Amino acid sequence: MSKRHEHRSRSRLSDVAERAGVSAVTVSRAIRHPEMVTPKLRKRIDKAIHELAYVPNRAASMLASSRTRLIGVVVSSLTNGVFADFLRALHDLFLPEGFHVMVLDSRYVPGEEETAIATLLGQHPEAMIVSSIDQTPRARQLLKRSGIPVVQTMELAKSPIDINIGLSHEAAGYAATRYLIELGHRRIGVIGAPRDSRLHNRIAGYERAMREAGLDMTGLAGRSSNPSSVVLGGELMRGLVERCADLEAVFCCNDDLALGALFECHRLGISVPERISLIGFNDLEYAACAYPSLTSVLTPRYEMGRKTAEIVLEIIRGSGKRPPRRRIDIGFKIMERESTRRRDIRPPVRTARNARQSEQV
Amino acid sequence: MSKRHEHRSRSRLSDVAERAGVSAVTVSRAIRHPEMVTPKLRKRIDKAIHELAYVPNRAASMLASSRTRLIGVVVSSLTNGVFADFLRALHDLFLPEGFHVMVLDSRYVPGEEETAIATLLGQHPEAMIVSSIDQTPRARQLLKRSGIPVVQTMELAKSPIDINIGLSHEAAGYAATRYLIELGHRRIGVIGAPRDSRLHNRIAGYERAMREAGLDMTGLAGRSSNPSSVVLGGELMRGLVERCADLEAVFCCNDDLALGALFECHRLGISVPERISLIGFNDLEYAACAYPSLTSVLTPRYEMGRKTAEIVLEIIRGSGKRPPRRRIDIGFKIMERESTRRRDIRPPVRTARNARQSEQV
DNA sequence: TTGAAAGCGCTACCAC
DNA sequence: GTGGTAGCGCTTTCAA
Repeated sequence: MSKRHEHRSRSRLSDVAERAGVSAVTVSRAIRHPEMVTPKLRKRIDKAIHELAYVPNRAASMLASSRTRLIGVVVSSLTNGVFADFLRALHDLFLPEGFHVMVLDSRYVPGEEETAIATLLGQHPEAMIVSSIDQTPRARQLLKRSGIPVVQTMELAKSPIDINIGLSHEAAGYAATRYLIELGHRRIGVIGAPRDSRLHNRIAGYERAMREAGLDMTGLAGRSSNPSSVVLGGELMRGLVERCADLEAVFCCNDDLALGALFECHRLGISVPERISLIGFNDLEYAACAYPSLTSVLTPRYEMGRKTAEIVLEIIRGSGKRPPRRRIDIGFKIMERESTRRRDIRPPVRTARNARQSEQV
Repeated sequence: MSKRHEHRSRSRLSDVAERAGVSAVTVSRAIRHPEMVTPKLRKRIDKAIHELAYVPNRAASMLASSRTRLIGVVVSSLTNGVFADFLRALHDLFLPEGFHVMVLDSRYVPGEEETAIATLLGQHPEAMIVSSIDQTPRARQLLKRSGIPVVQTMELAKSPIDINIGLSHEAAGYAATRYLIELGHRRIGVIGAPRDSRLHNRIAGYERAMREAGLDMTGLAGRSSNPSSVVLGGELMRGLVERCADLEAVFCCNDDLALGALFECHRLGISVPERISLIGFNDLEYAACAYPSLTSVLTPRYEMGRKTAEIVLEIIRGSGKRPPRRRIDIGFKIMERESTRRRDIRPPVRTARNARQSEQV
């Protein structure tokens, strides 16, 4: 026995081998390639493994095979439901293939993302997945030098580091706003907590749609540098309503904000959608069953995670060959529900200003 | 050079040693215990490390030292906000100490939890944290045999595997129900999706409170084997209202269900709390700003994660010594808000049955 | 189909 | 303070 670990409790491959009356290599094979071992032996080995509660030592197999079977993942937030779906997809796809997913979060801070990337890279993952596109220069360099597949997800990048799977948040923000405009709304506000480029881009999309439609935006933006939350949605909504008496619709940059805004409207006695239309973003679970149900922009997060994992697995299995398309737009979809309504259906409570603006179209 | 890795690109400890003109052991020490090496040598070694872009091979050091600096964590769900707070605390406490947190989820399935535990143990974590107490016998065995600190969290166990930090969900369910009873309610329903012992225990607490108060429970339980969700909360609430015309209050076994129930009440035109009082569980972020704001049972999840990490770090640093108390009750707290109200304040719309029951007290 | 031997890159132990 | 040596537990190679 070893000099160092006199009281080792954990059983090794050789312990299993001894108990099953075979050699260690055979046990190793029985675990990794069961089809290469006689059913009879396999059975004996399985029994021994079970009896000894044997768990392979990954450190040893990593060292021997120089395969870590680790996937590094950095998300912006662990608390946000958006990333939960994405992570679930990654787990669903990677675990059955024998890969481990190591997740770190950046809390929406680029510096923390850089640290997380460096930390993860130190574990020598076989691929890195980051849920953003705006890495620091050093983080980009680290990822590029690593030589492993790198996937930037959630949004579309102009110059991807390697692979990029996401959607255009600018286009989605634009579409959400266009949707409100086509419903006949003119006084359209936006509330958001722009902590990352995704939020910035959604707001940029809103602004483009408003500009193109020749609509005035002054006083219609409710922003905060605090993290998005339901509470914040309520606060920003209240601010907007107070500043802008003739508000007709609001693009909420995510569903948490939308939920808060909806509650605040209830509280203030503002009926949705009769007086104000509300559209959210991400289409989280509660959007569909809120009262009124929340119109929202569906972002296919599980799908994005699935696609990401599929591409990574393909590259790893294909010994590094990259797929033809390095940039994949996964799209989005507006889910129309009760919280938005055509303006002409609602009771005509028009201010002079509303009337004037309506004539612009 | 090795026969197997002819094209090795990563430099090793011995490469650095050669370049710095020292032995490999000295390089190893210079990295781990810089104070044990002469400044002069240290400088030369640092230079060599930098020039070779040397990154230690964790697999090798794990194997050699049997120190992985890994913490294995199994939560019931990655999507549930409850575990997000808990995980955040773990990351907050462990990362600065140089530990990595590996998280897997069980989706509330004991079999998947067992798999997750086995998988995690294969990484040789220095501690395991599981967010439940009802492990399968095999999982318990694996954990016990592992010889590392094991913390079962979220709920209190009768016979903990090792350390246990949590709260009594039975007591919390009892307290929530007592709270409603003391508010003067008699026809109190419960909705829940009992997928784990926590939910079972909350319902058991409800039942004990009802029994003790001599209240009838027939037709007042809305259960489902589907996973908890906002949608499900709405469905169960509707079922309850349809079955029980004189419903006065509902204990929702978690806030997602409570949110769904609240929306459903809005939808059905049932005013909360005027006609029905609603109490949730967990006190998630949105509870405080819902309309009406949701009374809920606060479970200190971040605190629980913090305490867990502190104890684990203490044990690891103290070379395995366990703290005096192996079972820590972290408690809970009822957050009184607008969704619950005294029965005698509401307009007297009493059925014969209500009147009769009121006299029981 | 199975097994023996030789490392993977690092650290613990002990000598100097 | 520094270095030699012997593994850590597994997989790869090659022979049987």
